[in-house]
Amino acid sequence: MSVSITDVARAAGVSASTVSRALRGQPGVSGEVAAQITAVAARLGYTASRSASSLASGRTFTIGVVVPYVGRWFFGTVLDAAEHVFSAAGYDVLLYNLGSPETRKRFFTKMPVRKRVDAVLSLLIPDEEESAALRSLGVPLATTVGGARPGFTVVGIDDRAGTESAVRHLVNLGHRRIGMISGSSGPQHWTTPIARRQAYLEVLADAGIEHDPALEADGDYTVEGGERAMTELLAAARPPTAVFAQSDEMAMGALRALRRHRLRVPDDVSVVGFDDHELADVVGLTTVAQPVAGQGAEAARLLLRQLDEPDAGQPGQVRMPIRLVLRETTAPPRPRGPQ
Amino acid sequence: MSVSITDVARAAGVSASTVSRALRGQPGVSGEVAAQITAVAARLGYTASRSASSLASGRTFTIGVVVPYVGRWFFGTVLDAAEHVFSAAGYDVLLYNLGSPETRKRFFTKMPVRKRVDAVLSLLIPDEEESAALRSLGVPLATTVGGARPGFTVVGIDDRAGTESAVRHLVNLGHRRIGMISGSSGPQHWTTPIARRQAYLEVLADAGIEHDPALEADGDYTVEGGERAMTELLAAARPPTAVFAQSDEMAMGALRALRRHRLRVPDDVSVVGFDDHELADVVGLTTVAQPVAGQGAEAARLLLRQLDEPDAGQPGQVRMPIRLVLRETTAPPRPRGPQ
DNA sequence: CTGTTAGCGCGTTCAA
DNA sequence: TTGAACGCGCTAACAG
Repeated sequence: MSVSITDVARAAGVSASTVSRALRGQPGVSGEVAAQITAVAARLGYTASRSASSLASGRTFTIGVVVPYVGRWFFGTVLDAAEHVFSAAGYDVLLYNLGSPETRKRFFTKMPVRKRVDAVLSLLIPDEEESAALRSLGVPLATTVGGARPGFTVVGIDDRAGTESAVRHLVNLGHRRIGMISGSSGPQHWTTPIARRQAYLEVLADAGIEHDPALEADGDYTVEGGERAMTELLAAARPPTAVFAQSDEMAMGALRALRRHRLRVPDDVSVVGFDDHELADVVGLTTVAQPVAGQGAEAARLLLRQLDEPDAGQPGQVRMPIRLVLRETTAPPRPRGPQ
Repeated sequence: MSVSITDVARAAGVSASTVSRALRGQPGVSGEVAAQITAVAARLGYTASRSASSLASGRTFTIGVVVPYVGRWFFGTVLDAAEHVFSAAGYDVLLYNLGSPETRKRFFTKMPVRKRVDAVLSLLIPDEEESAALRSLGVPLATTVGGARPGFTVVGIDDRAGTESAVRHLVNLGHRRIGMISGSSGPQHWTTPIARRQAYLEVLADAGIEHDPALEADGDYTVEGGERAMTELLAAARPPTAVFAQSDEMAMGALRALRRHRLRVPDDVSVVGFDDHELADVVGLTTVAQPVAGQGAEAARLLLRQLDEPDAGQPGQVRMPIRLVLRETTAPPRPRGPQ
């Protein structure tokens, strides 16, 4: 088998407990002995068994990260940043990718993270039952999506403000028929699409524009969905001259649909996205930028802090800044003849 | 504390070993007793401690996945698919995101996966020393990038064939000045860019086209790098009429550079990418499609098989199919006057 | 088919 | 400053 703590102890001529203390930098070991032990451990290629040490200490030095789709840019980027923070602090990351309802259900019923992690970062919005399941783990919890949730540290953005800046921009350009491609809120329990829709309606009302339900379509947060949604909107009796998409991926799908319909952007239709996807710049997409990696890193840091100071009181809530990035997909509506 | 196996045993009126056997579906427990135990365990919300069970059994039911950048589409997609296969089989995934040289070095010196995983899937190409470190873990190993490597199961594509189909396509359209934007092979030990370059040179030679070093530039596998590289190529004395980019992300960067130079695609310059990125279709990019998720899933399956049949002999090697996808970024070169 | 016994490899007392 | 003894929660080998 592989080298254990007693092997190191024997080779160094000390007891296992001394090795344990020395390697973890605990006080109570003379510098000389500690150095000697460190050297021997390195020579033997010794690593403490996480299973054994967590069984003995109760700590796992592992963080569970729950993600709906690792493959999607937004989540991949959040995860990337969070992982860096965790690993720099000596924590490992256990990844749970819960795209389908089945995997999600399996996760929340079997709870494979139980007794396996010191904290959980959730990039999906748990419903009430799922939240309760997570809280029952008895470890610090955080999320980077959605609104406040009891027991969770939340790092997010101001969805209303972001949406307002986008839709106002279109209004200010002179648009009156402004469509919206929303992300579905269905099985994922997003509050995000709801908040953004509300803000959209408010800006329209503020501008004295009557809301037309025919100008709303569901894009399912995907490129294909965005394309479908845009196609729907174009089929309306009076199609929009501008569209706000609740994510850049849907906006890109919309761009594709517009191209297929031989409509020019922004001459015929303006498009605004949300996120500032890494490829938004490539397609020249005007969008609401949010610090995606920043949110992952911040959530990770807050989680680590809770781990360090267990009695720090209630989990906090952080709002990161957003900002409208003007590119080439928005312009004033084309002047038309009367009516 | 939380509920342990002895709590369940007591509540069910049996011994701990019987509980252990029953819950793992082992033979040697009467159906009646097993059902009773399962019910009690569910009622108490019992989950076996992975630390304790792996300490006792030697198995961790965890797979280590090593990735250079989770945030990048290619790796995120591979990881997504692999994770689904692993979790469906009851394995957890430990994620190691080794983007920077420091994190990479830390990983390979401290080897935090030691004694923590039953197998490792590496999405980065380890150099010889790193390979040896991984082999020293004594667990099945697989990778989805690069060429054959002793001790590793390799799932990949035929880079030469893919590149050939792309460059031949440009040649057949009538292009003679064909540039290439390559991925750097520097610190990541890629063999991929080398294989693709070789194929590029061969197709040119086959077509009787003299190779011009001024038509090659390094795009670092990123959008920004691709943009820089394209800008370089455009500055050549005789710029290319077509460009093959070794990844879609670099191709998209090239498209951006071309747009900034007010050159039209494909009228002025043709562009071919590699990967079939999810957004390649949005920008109409002609590219070499490879089954990205497919490779992740296949590698995961092969790894699980090795876990089931430890004496299955040498690790295998799988080549997945590639295919050229024609879209809107390629066309014959614009006819020019003499010279 | 079931219970008893003995570790798995550590961290953590307590005494020395 | 160090070592011996014990237990973390579970699985495996052996009895019955």
